[in-house]
Amino acid sequence: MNDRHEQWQAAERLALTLVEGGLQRMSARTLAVFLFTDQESVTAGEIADRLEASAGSVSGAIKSLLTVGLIERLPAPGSRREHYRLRDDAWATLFTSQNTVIQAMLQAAAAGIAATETGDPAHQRLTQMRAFYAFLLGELPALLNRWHEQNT
Amino acid sequence: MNDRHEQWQAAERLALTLVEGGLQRMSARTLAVFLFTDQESVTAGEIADRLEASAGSVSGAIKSLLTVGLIERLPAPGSRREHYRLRDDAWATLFTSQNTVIQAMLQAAAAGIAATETGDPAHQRLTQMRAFYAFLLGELPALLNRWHEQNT
DNA sequence: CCGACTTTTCAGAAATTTCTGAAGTCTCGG
DNA sequence: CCGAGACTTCAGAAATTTCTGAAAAGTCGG
Repeated sequence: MNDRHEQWQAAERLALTLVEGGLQRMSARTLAVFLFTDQESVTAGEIADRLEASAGSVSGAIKSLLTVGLIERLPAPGSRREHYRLRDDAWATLFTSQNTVIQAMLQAAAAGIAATETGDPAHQRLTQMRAFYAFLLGELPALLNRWHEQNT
Repeated sequence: MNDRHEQWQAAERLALTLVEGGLQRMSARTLAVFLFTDQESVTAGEIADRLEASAGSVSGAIKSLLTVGLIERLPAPGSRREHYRLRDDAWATLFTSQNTVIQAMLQAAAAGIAATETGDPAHQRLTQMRAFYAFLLGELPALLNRWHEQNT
């Protein structure tokens, strides 16, 4: 038990869950490597070896993980290769990035409201939709604050 | 302004946003029809006409929307066709269904923790991950309660 | 029960997403 | 500056997802 093989399995399963959560396949697998590695930081080449994937697809995955702020590039410790690691607030960041969708929903509802007449059934439904997403958007900052406090 | 064409555009845009949020394309478009229709309820045939899609794909979309609880089948008002409509608590339901992902993350983290040795860097990272999702899962019921109260 | 109409199912087609491999670019040590 | 190694880009291949169309099944009024 607790051997390398079991860890690899757990990592791949976690990656599949991340895909459920909206990440692209290779980004998810790459993130799983960052979670499960023994080392403080990893290089693109190490990830490619670990996943048996091409350097190209790993490069793309790293780029997107950097963009959403889940990993960070480390000040190079003299090596020629770039080192990356999971950021401390990665999970809160991932959650927040999904809230972009909430904002988009809010705007979509507002657009629908503008396109319908008051009193229209559609108008009413869209108003309810907007109310819900407005509520959510208002609550989430406080939620994340509570997390950061509790996690100090 | 506020004509049919503008509404159709808003509906299709909203559908694209729903796709961002994780729904399948046809399910999203179908849901948009439920939102934007003038009528109290709609039939599968009407949806197919509106979307210019096959009866088959509409049937599949309706099935999945029923499964997640976003729409409901109405007690048939004497007609031969099945009537459906958006459920009142559709948006809260949609949000809740996404929380399934949170639970899956929690379990994936736990599995990883079990597969690594205490003190391992990976063990620590996974523990942080689990803490975050456990926190989220704990907060969400209260969040939805606040919504239901405010929305009474 | 029958017949007309609607819905469901499912195999295959179409479209989209995702990955690879190779060429090009960049960086750093020497 | 040059050469070696590492990273990035991108066109095309591969895999997956999604949609359609036709056949089967179900349902209701008569």
